Amino acid sequence: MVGAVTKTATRPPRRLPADKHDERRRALGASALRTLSELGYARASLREIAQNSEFSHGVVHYYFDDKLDLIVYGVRQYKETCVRRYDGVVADSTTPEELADAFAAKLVETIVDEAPMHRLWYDLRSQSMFEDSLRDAVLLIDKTLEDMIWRVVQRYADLAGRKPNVAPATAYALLDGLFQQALLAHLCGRRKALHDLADRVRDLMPRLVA
Amino acid sequence: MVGAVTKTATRPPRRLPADKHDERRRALGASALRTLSELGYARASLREIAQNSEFSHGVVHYYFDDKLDLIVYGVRQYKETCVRRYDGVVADSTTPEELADAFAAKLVETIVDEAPMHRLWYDLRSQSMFEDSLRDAVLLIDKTLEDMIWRVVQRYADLAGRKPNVAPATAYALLDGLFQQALLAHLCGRRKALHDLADRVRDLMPRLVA
DNA sequence: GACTTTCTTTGACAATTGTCCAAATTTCCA
DNA sequence: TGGAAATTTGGACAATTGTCAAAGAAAGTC
Repeated sequence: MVGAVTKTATRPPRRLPADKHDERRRALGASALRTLSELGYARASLREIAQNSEFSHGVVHYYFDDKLDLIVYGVRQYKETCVRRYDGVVADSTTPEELADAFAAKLVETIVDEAPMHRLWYDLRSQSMFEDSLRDAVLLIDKTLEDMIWRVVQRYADLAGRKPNVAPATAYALLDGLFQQALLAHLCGRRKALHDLADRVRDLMPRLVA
Repeated sequence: MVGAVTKTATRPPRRLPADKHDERRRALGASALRTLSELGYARASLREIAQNSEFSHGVVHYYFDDKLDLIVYGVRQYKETCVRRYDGVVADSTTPEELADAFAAKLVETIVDEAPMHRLWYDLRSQSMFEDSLRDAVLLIDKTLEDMIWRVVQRYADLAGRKPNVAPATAYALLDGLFQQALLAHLCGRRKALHDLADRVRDLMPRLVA
């Protein structure tokens, strides 16, 4: 009786088989991202990834073709976490200065909170220069990030009553350069890194509109 | 007699033992760079590196402590090849427009000629976010590149009769962002990538001076 | 020319890797 | 409940890795 009650109480809600399959893939993808962000692409092994999950190392090849398939899946999953990161900032700001401030603050915040994930992104983007199989996924995410940045720049221009002065790809490249530099400096323990990033972003924004 | 003559004729000039030792290290360092730029950090093995040299794989541990020691040595060697890349451009230009044009052209040229080396640099810089042992060498090179860029920006400002508008680190980050984006696009076979880079650099330069 | 030192090769080593598979286990459905 | 399907395990595999050491070759020294 007690057993029956417990069993009923802890039974998860019904799921279709396909859902469960996807759930496993997502869990493994998340574990891959966690492991990769700690060790980097060069030193993350399937066994280590599996150990960071609730499964054994053999299960990976039941849900994925091979290691790269898993990593690419994880990379695509990563995209979801960043796409809408600045939408709140865009929606809530009412002046260009306020937007620039909030945007800069948000960039700083995500470096503090998710530095390992960001360094993984730069690692993977570099890997894609060597490994063809990573390119599609990387280029897709790169485009997504570009769009994300462009929404901020467009909104900034709107609030300033002006027009953007550069192509979307240019705006993304410039801000990405600042971000990447700040991330490296932050990981190297430079105190001023985040403060400088905020300054530089606030300084750059007006130059992106006519 | 003939033998003696030949022997004399082909004998290389006298070298101190230390010179030879350094020469070997340089040769292995160059081979490491060649291999790394082809395969990337994740897949370049000591045996592969040795195979790209005139030595066998065991010799590496005679001249270097371990793999990382060799790689770091190679990375420092890499610096020499890029430090003075734009000095000619700086020296020869007589107007800001001419400097911007020549600088942009030189950036495009080095992507065409040395794309593998540049992707290696970004790979290693990413690795340094995971691997402490790489940081010193990477940060040193990063500073060197920043100085190199700054000389261009300063000269541009001089020719324009103005003052730079941004910190050296900012100028470097912005241009590096553009360069990295162009490199990736170029390696992905996008035809317009290099042309766009030149445009964007020419467009950016005036914004860096007051 | 013999000896010492320096350099190089070759092979062995333990560890780690991605991949695969057979058996054990769980889940599902009739 | 019983059997079929799906899932999970743990180990075996061949290949590759960084490292090291013993033996051999070359260079230098007296």
